[in-house]
Amino acid sequence: MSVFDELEARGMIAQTTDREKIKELLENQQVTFYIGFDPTADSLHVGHFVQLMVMAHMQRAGHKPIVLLGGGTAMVGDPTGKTDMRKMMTKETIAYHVECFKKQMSKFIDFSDGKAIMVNNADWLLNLNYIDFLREVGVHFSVNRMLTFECYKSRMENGLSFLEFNYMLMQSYDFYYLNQNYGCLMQLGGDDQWSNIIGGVELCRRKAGTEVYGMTFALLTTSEGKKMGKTEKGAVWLDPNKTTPYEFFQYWRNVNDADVVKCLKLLTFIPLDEINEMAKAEGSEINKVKERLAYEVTKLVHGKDEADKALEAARSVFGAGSVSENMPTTELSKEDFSNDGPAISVIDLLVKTNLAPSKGEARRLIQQGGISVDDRKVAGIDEVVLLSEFEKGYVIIRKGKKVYHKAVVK
RNA sequence: GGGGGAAUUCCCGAGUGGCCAAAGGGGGCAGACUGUAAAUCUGUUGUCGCUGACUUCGGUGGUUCGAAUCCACCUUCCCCCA
Repeated sequence: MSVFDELEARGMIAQTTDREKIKELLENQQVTFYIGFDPTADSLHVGHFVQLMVMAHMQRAGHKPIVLLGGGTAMVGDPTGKTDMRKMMTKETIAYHVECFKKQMSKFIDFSDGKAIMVNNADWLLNLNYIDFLREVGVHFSVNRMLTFECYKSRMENGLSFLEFNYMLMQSYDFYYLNQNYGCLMQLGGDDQWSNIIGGVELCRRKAGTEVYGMTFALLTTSEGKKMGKTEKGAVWLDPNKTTPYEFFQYWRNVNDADVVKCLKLLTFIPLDEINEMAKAEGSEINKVKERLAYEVTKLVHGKDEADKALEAARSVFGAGSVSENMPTTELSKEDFSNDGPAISVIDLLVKTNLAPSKGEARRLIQQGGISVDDRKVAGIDEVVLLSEFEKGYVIIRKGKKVYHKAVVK
């Protein structure tokens, strides 16, 4: 099975500029291709992960990836799919983000022996001369046409600055540059990047007369069409300091039934036959499949050790209900306990462990019956936990059904 | 450059002198039902020493017994004309 067939069978491919030609190229020669990542935050998130998986599939098949870090394009900001303009980032922030991205990338892509290269478009975009750029690149773009593009649709109502309008030209120029300097033949990206990719394909043809190709990939969306990888706290990050391996694991463990198979295909290397076999699961059997998904993705992102720990922690918490070494833990000191008892109120305990952001919230949780301490449901807001209860080493606080926290006294 | 409009709690968005910690929706959290899912229903969603007090409605000052609401100035944003 060729990479193209593999990607297609996994449902990863969304659009292609020339399906037959791309298929043929990928099957018969080593192709240099690129995917761009704009350093908009200090960590990659799961949205990027799908792109990295595509790269990894391609690299395994012998093709050569160029990871393009958008140190230059991030100065402008991609308006695609956004309803409002993003806050402009300082050059220092962008440079810092680029460094963060660089560190994370090497976990997923093999850069040894020139098997892949990493470039930063700041290197060629930042020193462009405005007039030269307009004359050489701008001349090939039709504003009339650009304005009809789907990617600007939402912005036609809320306003689109000239700064952002130029983003497409920047990205198109990237493709042209990489084609001229690195022999890059193909640009891949999320399906939202279609317009930007097309821009580059057309620029190469008009300016250099070379034929290059573009291919986009399915975005990670739920069966309802919502973007995945977002939680109330923000994105699901790949940086373990921003999203702990356990949280990361739990995110995948809890995806909707309807999305499990899609996630397995997009986010793991599990062979298709095996995935199709798992897809037959029904009812509560699906839980096993979800567990496998969570384990595999966590393993790819955080390594086997962390994945094992997360799996173990999840099983002990939701299965036997016993204590886990990997449960989030808060250390209390003796001073946190009042003299009578000595004891600490459950309300204070919740705030100390960050299970509740405020005492009001803590009261509410107790009143609604959402808090248990060592399997004992807390019935009233006046309840306390005695220091002596910590003598066995710890106290387990449970908030709702899924959140467990361990408290110990130093 | 000229004219008009807007800024409200996590988000959207009502509120135009006291009945406002501020409608409604979204989201979040908790409860019920479950499979650590979805859907549904219920409660809740500024802070605290919590049957009360305190701080909030872009900013600063003012009018008033009393201001999210009125006035002045400032800041930011949007729309129309050029």
